[in-house]
Amino acid sequence: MQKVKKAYPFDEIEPKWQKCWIKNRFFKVDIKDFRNKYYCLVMFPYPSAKLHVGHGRNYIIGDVVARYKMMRGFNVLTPMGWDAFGLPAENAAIKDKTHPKKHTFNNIKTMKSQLKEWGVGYDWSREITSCQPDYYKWTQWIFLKLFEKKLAYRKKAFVNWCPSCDTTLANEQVIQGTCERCNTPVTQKDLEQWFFKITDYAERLLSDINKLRDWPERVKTMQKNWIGKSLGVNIRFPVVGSDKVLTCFTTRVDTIFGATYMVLAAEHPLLEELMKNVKNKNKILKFVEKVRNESKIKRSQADIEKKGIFTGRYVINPMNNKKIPLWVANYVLMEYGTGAVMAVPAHDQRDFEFAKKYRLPIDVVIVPVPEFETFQLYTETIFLAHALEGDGIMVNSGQFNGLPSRKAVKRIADFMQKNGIGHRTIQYKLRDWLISRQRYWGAPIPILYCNRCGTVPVPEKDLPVILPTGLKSNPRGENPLKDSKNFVNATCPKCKGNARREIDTMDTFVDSSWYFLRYISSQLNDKPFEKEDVDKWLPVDQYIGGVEHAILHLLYSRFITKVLFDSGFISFDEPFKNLFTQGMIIKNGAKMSKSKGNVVSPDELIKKYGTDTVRLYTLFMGPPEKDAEWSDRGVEGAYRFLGRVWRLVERITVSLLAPQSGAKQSQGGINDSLKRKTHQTIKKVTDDLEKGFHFNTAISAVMELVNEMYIAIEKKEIRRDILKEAIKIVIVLLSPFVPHIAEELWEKLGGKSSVLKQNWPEFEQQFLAEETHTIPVQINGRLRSKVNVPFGIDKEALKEKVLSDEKTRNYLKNLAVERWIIIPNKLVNIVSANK
RNA sequence: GCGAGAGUGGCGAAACUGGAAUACGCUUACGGCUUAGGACCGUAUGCCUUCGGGCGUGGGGGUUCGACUCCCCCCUCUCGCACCA
Repeated sequence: MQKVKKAYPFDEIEPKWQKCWIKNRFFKVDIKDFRNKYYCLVMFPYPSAKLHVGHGRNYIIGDVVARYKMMRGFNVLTPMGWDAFGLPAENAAIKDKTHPKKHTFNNIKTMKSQLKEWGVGYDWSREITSCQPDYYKWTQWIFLKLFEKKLAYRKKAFVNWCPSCDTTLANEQVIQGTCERCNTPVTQKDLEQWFFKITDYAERLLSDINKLRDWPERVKTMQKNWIGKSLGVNIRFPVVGSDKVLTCFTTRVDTIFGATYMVLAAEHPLLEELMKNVKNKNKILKFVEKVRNESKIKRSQADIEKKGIFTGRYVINPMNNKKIPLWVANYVLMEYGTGAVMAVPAHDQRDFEFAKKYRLPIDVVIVPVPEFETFQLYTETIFLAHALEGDGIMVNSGQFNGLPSRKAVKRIADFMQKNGIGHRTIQYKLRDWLISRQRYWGAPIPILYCNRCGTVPVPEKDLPVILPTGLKSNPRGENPLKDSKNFVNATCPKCKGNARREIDTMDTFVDSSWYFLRYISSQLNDKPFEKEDVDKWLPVDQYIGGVEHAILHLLYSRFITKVLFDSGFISFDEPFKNLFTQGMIIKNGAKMSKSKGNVVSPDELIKKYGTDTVRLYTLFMGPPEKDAEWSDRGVEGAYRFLGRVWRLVERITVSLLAPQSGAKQSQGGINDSLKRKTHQTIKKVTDDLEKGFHFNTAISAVMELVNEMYIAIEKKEIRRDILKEAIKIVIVLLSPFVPHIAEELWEKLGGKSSVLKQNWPEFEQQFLAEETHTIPVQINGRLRSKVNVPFGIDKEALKEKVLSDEKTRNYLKNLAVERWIIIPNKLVNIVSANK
């Protein structure tokens, strides 16, 4: 084995300081002391496997923020816990023939020691674990609160089913028709399930996005799109020869006169009734059956061939009383709108394709403005290549002819409202949150089914409904709770008769939708949290985590927060003030994962270079919000820099002891410039941290200062006090990034208490200004020379100086100066032409 | 298709409200120190060059004394959503 000479004894100092921080409880916070509070929260991890450097980025960023804020005098709360329920633990346990609980706690142990190795500081006294009864008791309590407010309800519905995970999924967990976890195509099942009525909050979840000023734009956009608000009109179409009316939603009422047929979704509830006396009934129903059985993934592909069948029935277009045919087709979704669509082939591409295929009429009712004059003549027989989806002028639309289509949207909607044809409405894409899971490793839903009393919530005093930990999941993943008589058989709290316990457990996203509240009062037994404290400490000042939670976790947490706010349990209605989403760490062009075999384990790196090196490189490799490729060379560079800092301190300590002659009073030159650089660096690093998460540039600024110190130290005339100030600043500025080496060097320099206890340095304006400086001289925008002039020199003197510059004069020989552009203290540009 | 973000040396990347493009780091080369070094210290490192200079921030145009930065058009990549009526 090759022997690597250590640049500094990181292996001795790192454990030393980690122990010290714990011993001195640097990260323990007194919750009653909320003055200057700062809640710094990193998304709590799912205890699945050993952490790799990609995970590390998350925690390191959080640690830097926490340490920096502490040095700025904030009372920083930085807690950690475990999102410990869930399918992967159960599946892993099945595979390893162990229990998910054991599996989970083993992982927690490993991960906890890894976090400690990274030197990431947390207030471990607030640790929470979502699979423990003292936590899930309150998850169940939240369920009961929602149940009381009728925001938790059970209904039979077509739900997303993952055949591989053997459970239902929320809409948010279906990614392009496949299961979020295992990529298995999701099927539909008609099941009785528990939902949270998040749709009641759609409008607030949408409009309050405006309150989230410091959230990444893309996360806000993703949430907006997910909520998917559309303004439109529900129009009533009477069915010919029936007393039924079919309502359909449209955002484009202006196209109503172009509606030449109507389409129903295969799942439409009136379909079967309408088919009763139709000739081709059997053929039609067979088609409907086929469409219903097609998997969601297949049906949701935009390029799937549109298929439909005429139902034999007609409806009346209420605006022009035209009789139009009623179809069923595979491209209409039951989940959105009303499951019935008025088809306007001239102005909707999907309808257009469908109409072409089945030779249905295509009536143009809006003509694009540029073509209006000529186009009008052709509208009867026009042969379109595609639908005209844009705005234009109304034609063939009765009394609305000649109006701009935008205006017609309002006029027609008004007309419909007045005449009872339709009414304005709002549609959201957001659906209710399906929260029941047919799996074992989750928080039991606190509900009982009594033959006499029906669905009965477990009384609050009986919480928690304990999840029996002695059960084994059977290999198919079926919920073993159903065979646990002790669990299932219960007494009805109302009538004391026999009752059956709900065996479904809650989606783990319910667990994580409120954990940030529990940290405040993690030990509390009789309440989920202390309102007084929670109101003081929340919203979270800085939330840090992966962008993969942009919709799921962040939307659910916002929802639960709003529900708790409405019930008066808390006094704020948004949980996270600022959100930072870090980029992934890539290796060999792919996201790190065990299956790809490109995982960089921190253990070896820490053994070889120490934690501080791993931290420094992670922060220096690029802007933290961007994905970044891991480079082993880069790690070495970080290690080299820390060695350089270490040796710098050694040299300075030695030189401080040696007698110094003459330099004491030395002014100007290197002393001034090092002093200036020191204060410039304070400014730069502080700005980088205050303005955002610019760790990479903050670190490079400190590197520059260190480089300058190496130059300065070679010079005899460097003053010790200036050198000493500089090195202290280097250490303090570096301490949030590389806390171990910073502590050690701080101590070496005679620091009495921890660097963490130091105040963040302030730069002094007076040292920033230079007496003289070099400014560029451009001729016609091209850099030609530079002149050294006193700072703040007036324009005339500057011109004179520039004109006396030999290089500049050479260039100007054959030119006539036309204009001077002088930006004070920045640049000179001489505009000139040939003589 | 819709939405968001991005395109700068051999590589990761800097550049604040338009004002010296490539800071900092990696890589590479050379020199020093060394028994030796893949350690350390130092110098150089965008491209072309007839050594005057010329060209350079995805491409093309524009505004400006001056554009990585602002405006218009186009190309490429990443991410998210996607038959949402």
